[in-house]
Amino acid sequence: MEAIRRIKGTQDILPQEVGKWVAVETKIRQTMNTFHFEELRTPIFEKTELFARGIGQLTDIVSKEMYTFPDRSKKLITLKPEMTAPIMRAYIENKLYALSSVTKLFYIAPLFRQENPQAGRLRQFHQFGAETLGAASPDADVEMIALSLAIYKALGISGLTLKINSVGDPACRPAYRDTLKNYIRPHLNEYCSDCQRRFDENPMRILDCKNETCSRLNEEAPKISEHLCDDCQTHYDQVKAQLQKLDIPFTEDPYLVRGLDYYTRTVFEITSDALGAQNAICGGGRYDLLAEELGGQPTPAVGFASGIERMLMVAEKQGLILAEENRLDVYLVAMGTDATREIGFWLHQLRAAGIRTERDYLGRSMKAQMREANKLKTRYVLILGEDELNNNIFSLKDMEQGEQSQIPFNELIPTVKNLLTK
RNA sequence: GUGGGUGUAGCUCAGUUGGUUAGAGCGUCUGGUUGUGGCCCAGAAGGUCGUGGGUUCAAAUCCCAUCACUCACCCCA
Repeated sequence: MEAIRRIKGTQDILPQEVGKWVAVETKIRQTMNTFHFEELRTPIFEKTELFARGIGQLTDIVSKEMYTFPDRSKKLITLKPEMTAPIMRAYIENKLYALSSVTKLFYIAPLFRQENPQAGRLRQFHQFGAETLGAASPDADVEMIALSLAIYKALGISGLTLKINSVGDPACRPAYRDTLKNYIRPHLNEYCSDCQRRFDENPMRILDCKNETCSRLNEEAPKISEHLCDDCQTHYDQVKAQLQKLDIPFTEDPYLVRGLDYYTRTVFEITSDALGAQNAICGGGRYDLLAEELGGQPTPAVGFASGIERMLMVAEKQGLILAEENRLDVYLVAMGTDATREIGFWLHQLRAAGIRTERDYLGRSMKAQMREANKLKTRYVLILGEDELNNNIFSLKDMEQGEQSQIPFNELIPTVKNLLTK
């Protein structure tokens, strides 16, 4: 019989790594809380239409990467490939705008995209992120950047690069797009085939093409930052001024263009050189047009998303210890059938007292039980044999010191508890 | 979708120009005298050599196909 394997691009998070995940999730929640963001959990799947409308039909995510299938009633549903659209949907559907004029939400969630896996890219992956809905202020943009950086700092991750740009808004982007196309058009046949395709679909993407020829041609290309309307320019200037005030280093990247249709004005990305080709651990920006797109009232919004697997890769590379090893407090060693009959009772008492305790279930020799206790890095071993049974005592061995003492049955729990608090 | 790389024990890997019962280290298990872990010593278990064909007296080794994993492109976290 052939063993069934997991689906390509998915991962089992094994017991020895779960501690890391829990520690990271805890740190994220703590920092989010400090910044006064509240957690929102949405379903794992949504109507396909939500993403088609929210993210944009022409994006790669929607056109070729979504896990979409009909349910039993033939309605198309999609495993969520990103969180911004579901958050916005929940905000509108639950009328969260009625609770307060600014809504600050965060999430930690598994997401799904049917791409070919590679380093730092999975089909089921995890992101945490935050969204501020209802605030148009550039300070809200800066808060997002500060928040994501605070989380990395709390985890001890360093060596990150923050890149920012502005992609304009409906007042200035269409004109810029034409200017850009006019510049490119005479050279279009010199660009790579991907760029020639992008020319009609999404010309701004041509700017961040990694192809050498293309990037050389792009050097002379008009930059959006030089073609912003007054409002966008002011917004962008204020973001930069505030970042400087907060002493957050950044580099302006005129070629930074986020892939999703809904972005307006500020976009940013945080990268690490500890990663492979997929070097972004965080991406975000402003999306003032999404709420209307999803049938809500116009609502200015800004957010970011960060890949947890990629973040863990960076942490790993930097040798960070995110979670302490969970050691066993007590291992109960029993010798002989009489003692073996009794230790179930003591196991129960110790655990009821909150002491992390294990025993042997295989009827193994004392030596084997001691080896097991050692392997589990147990702090104390309690030995119950014939002698102990006859005298109503346990022999207690300190596995670090190697010293052994005796404890009467009726003093066992308080004595062990006392030892463990030291 | 496209391209490169890799598939031998639970893990990391050896395996010569094709040539006996396919090896090592680590890990696991059991011992090293009556009831004691870590170091050391001894032993054991564990392999359809990814899978299916082909060439050959003989294939882990050569050829073809296929699958899986992996890295990269596109794109993104």
